[in-house]
Amino acid sequence: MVKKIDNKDLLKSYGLKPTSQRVILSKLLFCGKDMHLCADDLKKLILKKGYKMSLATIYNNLQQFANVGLLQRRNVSNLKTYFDNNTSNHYHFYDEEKDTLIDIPTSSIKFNSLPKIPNNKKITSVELVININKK
Amino acid sequence: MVKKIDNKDLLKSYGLKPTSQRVILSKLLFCGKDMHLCADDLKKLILKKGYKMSLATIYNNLQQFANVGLLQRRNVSNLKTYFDNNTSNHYHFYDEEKDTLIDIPTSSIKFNSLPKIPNNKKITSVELVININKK
DNA sequence: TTACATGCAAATGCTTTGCAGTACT
DNA sequence: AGTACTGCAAAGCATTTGCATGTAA
Repeated sequence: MVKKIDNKDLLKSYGLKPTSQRVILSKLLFCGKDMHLCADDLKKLILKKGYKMSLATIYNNLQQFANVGLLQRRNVSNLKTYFDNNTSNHYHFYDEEKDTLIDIPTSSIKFNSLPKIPNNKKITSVELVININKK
Repeated sequence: MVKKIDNKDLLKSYGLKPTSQRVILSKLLFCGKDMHLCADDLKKLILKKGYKMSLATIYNNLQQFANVGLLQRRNVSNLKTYFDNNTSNHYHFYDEEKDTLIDIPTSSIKFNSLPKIPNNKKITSVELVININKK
């Protein structure tokens, strides 16, 4: 049960009340693997692991996890939002055929110049998506 | 009526039948100004100019214009699709407050390395969005 | 004339919301 | 007890689709 306690502490440290649903979500999301999941993928994963949870609860909690910085929202196709459990700055291939995101190693993209930011604005995030499809 | 003939020819040259609705759309879209419009923005512009058109027709034609390369789809927030009448390779600021796109001059961003593309895949487009908000 | 485009309304898919019931503190 | 969370169903919003009608070549 060490894992469960860890997840409770994680949630608390981000200011989120560790409800049983949130503990289940964080067990699945913060297992060490990099994942890009939309709400529906997560619903399927939850069922596969033998849990059950309302889709509304999944949505609400994904949004809250993103708001506190545990997850990063990724907008690729405009069809749905993916949530990325790797919140550090990195970029993605979007496989249009499979409708999936693939991490691009940070080291393999470098900007050698950056534009001026408009006045009184700050950068909230930088999204670089390379859309790919079959040859 | 020179303008109207030009737009008809433009549409024909892209393999699109120049219906009256498509001629109206191309008059508004290919007027020389850079624009990032969603379907609803365009609907409002159409009404403002004294025309009328079904929203479904607007959507259908925007998709077709994008399919033949007259417009480029831009997915920024996951809320809606923007259509860009500048189809050359360039990048954007997304102003989260105003929900608008701002062009970034091509010259002000340079990659000095690019990642390997996965096997049997080709790049269809590269989207770089710098999300900005008030300080 | 024949294939394709339009317009409307209905359907779709993702996401949010309202609200009654439930669970921590 | 009070505040916040859950679950369900309903609502919301952007977009697509089905189908009868209309139009360009």
